[in-house]
Amino acid sequence: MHSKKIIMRKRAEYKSFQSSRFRKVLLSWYKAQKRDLPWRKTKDPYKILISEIMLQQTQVETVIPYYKAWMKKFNTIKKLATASLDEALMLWEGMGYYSRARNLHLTAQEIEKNYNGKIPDSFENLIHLPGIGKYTAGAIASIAFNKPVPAIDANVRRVLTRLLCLSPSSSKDKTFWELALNLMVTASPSEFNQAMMEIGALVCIAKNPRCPNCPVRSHCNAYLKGMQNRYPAIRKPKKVEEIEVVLGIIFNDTMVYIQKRPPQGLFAGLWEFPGGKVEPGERPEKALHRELKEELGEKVRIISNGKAIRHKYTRFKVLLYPFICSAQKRFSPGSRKGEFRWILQKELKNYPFPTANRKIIQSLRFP
DNA sequence: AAGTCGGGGTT
DNA sequence: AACCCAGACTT
Repeated sequence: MHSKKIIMRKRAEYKSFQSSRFRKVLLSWYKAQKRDLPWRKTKDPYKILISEIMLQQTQVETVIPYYKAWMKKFNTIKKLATASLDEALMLWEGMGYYSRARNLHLTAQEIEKNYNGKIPDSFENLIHLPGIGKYTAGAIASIAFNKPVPAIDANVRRVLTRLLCLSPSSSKDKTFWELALNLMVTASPSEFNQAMMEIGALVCIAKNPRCPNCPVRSHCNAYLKGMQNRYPAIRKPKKVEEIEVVLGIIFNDTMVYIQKRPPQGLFAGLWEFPGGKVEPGERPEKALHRELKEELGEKVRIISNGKAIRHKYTRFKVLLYPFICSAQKRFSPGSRKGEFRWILQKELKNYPFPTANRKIIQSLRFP
């Protein structure tokens, strides 16, 4: 087996790497230095599950307030399973990757139905639930149930890559999995997996790792070669395109029009104001009329334009032009598939919006 | 294997 | 401005 060969070769190549000593030092460091995080005060599998979904591609400091607010409202899986998706999305607003909330809601309902409300304790059962992949299944099984399964996240990959000077060609999922499993052996899986992530988050960080403060630096081949900054290899740069977008906040008397986005794709399940991209060379006002005609089949009158908002995403930047508009009647856009509503201005706070829309809601002076 | 899916923090 | 983050899912 290829990855086994790597493990063997690495062990033979680097006599300094003694896994039992490494494990002991790592775990004692973790015990002394670990952060006091809300989800570390409990062994409730439901709370571990929520934290792990929130922590997908999201930093600890960002998650903490969302986690606390979530547990105030949904402190049991039954409460989540019987709530509406909109209620869950409200608590998720601003955290991004909104499909996580949808999948989490589905997972709660599935656990209620098929597992009598008990979170499954095995990797094999967990990984079949929506929104739970290899990392999260391993994290829940190990952290909540102390099952000997690795939890390979970006931290663990980086730590292992530096420890063993893994080349990009040997940086495969299977390699990391077997290396971690081998290193774990006698340790508590819960403690070991969290320790590996913690040292990646606090010491073996992506840029300028804090090697002088690292308790396992004498085991680290990248450090011993002075090459810690060359691991992991640099990724391909992604280009960021810039687009201009218009949107209409359409009033009829005191009521404002909002619509729901599809259950999949960008901002899945969130509410929004209608609008769309400005074409090259097009005036924003013209773009708004064109988009509303295409999307709603309606003509509106522009009352005023709000302050333009700049917003950055991972793959693109947007310049958002909001327009306050008025409609002759409370139209029902027959051409649209999704849900829509006419609501009072003060009700806007009860619907989950993308962050850029929320910024506009807060910055506008309504008529 | 490569794209899609957010937003905030760091450097 | 570029990079990063307790990844999952689709194509």
